[in-house]
Amino acid sequence: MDNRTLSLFLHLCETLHFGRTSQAMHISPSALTRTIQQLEETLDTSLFERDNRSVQLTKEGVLFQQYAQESTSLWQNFKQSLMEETQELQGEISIYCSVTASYSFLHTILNDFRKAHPKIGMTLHTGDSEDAISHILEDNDDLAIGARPDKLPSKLDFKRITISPLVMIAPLNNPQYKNPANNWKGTPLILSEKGLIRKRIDTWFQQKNIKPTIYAQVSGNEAIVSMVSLGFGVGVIPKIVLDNSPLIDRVKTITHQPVLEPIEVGLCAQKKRLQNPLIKALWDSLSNP
Amino acid sequence: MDNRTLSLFLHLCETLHFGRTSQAMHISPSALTRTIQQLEETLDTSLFERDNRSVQLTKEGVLFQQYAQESTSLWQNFKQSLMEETQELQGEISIYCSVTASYSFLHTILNDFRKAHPKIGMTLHTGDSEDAISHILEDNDDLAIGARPDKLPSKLDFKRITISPLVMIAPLNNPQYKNPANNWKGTPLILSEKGLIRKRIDTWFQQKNIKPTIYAQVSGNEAIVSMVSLGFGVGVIPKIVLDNSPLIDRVKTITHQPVLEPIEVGLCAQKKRLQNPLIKALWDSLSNP
DNA sequence: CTTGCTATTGCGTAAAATGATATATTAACA
DNA sequence: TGTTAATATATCATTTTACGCAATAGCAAG
Repeated sequence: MDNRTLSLFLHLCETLHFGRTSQAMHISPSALTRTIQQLEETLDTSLFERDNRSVQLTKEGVLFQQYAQESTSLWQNFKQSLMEETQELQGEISIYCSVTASYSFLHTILNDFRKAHPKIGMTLHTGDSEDAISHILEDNDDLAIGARPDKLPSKLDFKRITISPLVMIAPLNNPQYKNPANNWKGTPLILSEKGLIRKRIDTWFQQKNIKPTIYAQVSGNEAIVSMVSLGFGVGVIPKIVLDNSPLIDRVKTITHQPVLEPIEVGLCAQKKRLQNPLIKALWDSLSNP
Repeated sequence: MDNRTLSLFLHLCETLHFGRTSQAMHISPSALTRTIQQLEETLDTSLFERDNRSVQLTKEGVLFQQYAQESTSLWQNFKQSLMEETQELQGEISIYCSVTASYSFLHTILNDFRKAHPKIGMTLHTGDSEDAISHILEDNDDLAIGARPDKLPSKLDFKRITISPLVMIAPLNNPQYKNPANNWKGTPLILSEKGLIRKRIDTWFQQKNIKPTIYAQVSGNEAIVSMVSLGFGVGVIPKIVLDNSPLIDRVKTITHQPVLEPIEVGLCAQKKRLQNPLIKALWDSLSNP
């Protein structure tokens, strides 16, 4: 029985949903279906009772689940003891972060780490920074770089890398956006459709009792920079994003901005994953700020 | 980690010899080499220290051996409990026997067994009946059909299927072989090159203080029938072989033959393998004679 | 220097896995 | 009662992988 099949099976036991498992495990639904079918064929028994709306473990499925768990844990233990034997960490760490983070922090973080542990491979998934926390909660990756939410879920651990102020940016050549505080109604805003920064802005406007004009809701801070540079309106992003943007010369920072609390950017992981020595090594390689 | 790789590895741990393992596991040496290479590559460590004359387990190899043993035993246990769950035996039994045995006993033995346990698959290896015992001792197959040796190795268990007298056969149209007892010197003998029957005949001639003329030493009782039918000489075989031979009408049985003890034909297995429920089921399906 | 023994490699073919797409089935809903 | 959305599976073309045969390479012993 091979480990990939086992982990697919185990994941499917959790989700009871072919689509979600195939997505999470980065294979196509058809491949997953066939892997399971083939598994059932070799065992000559059915593991899941499924119609087109639901998936349920059978008795035999439960039995196999136990086996699969024990077997993978045996494998983990072996790998661990092999590492102890060879005195060198090896394996695979998966990281989720935004494009900006991959340009800015990630490089500096991983550079040293890679030298210290050359046999550890990295898988990098980029996406909207605001999805980092949920990505980790859903077990999609080992680690993520993102903003610390106001209320950190108890399953997660967070380690600050830096603090970045929020800045408001406007197109270079539109004097009308020079001081939007005078004229919020006439100032189209470009905001994240969700996430910590959006919440902070919403709260600020509420407190001021202002109903701003929202021109566009986008996903990804990089997209905000892009739209602002094209002249669509003003937006709020972490300063770190601006500093790493190739468009930094195409927008200007507005000084009379709403005063928003800076965000804490850092590494985030499920506590249970920190028991993995590889992940712990990377975690510990970040000196406390 | 998949089970086939593990069992190849474990077997190689025992033999420390690529050639023998590949033969025993029915794959080509090159496939075995590459399986091990690939295993070492995934583990990113070397498991065997090998030059062109010797193969030795490394430290890491020993560690992996432990893992492999535990993992396969976990798998065995799972399959066992799955069988208990479904109340139906399933798996694979491998049997070694001569061509004759496959024609005569095997069919009747397996016919009922197959009906009782349709999910048990069979692998059949045919070869010289005299090799049956050593085949079992060398762990090449689960069960074998063969003659009970005078001294049964203590690791083995034996269950008689039938007793077959030994008969001497001669070509049909050669009157000179009618009563070889008158003229052993002038009677070319065709004998097995080894094995129980050969030993009995040798002993008989020794006791009579006769030095017979041995025309040919062959392997396999079927080959003896073949050569005798072609007129090369006379031979001694179990009656059961003659009865199942397509050449039965091309040879005749000599009545004034040396009086040799009949042989016991039966099923043979390593005692330890009888703990396997599949094999035990087949074993038990044979009523005691 | 040759021979025998072994593990390995090159290479052509066969088998298997995969992903994109189409299909089938069914629950939910209008 | 259609219609839509959700979801597992089947089909097919393509890529990847595994395998066996034959050749090779390394080494010890005669």
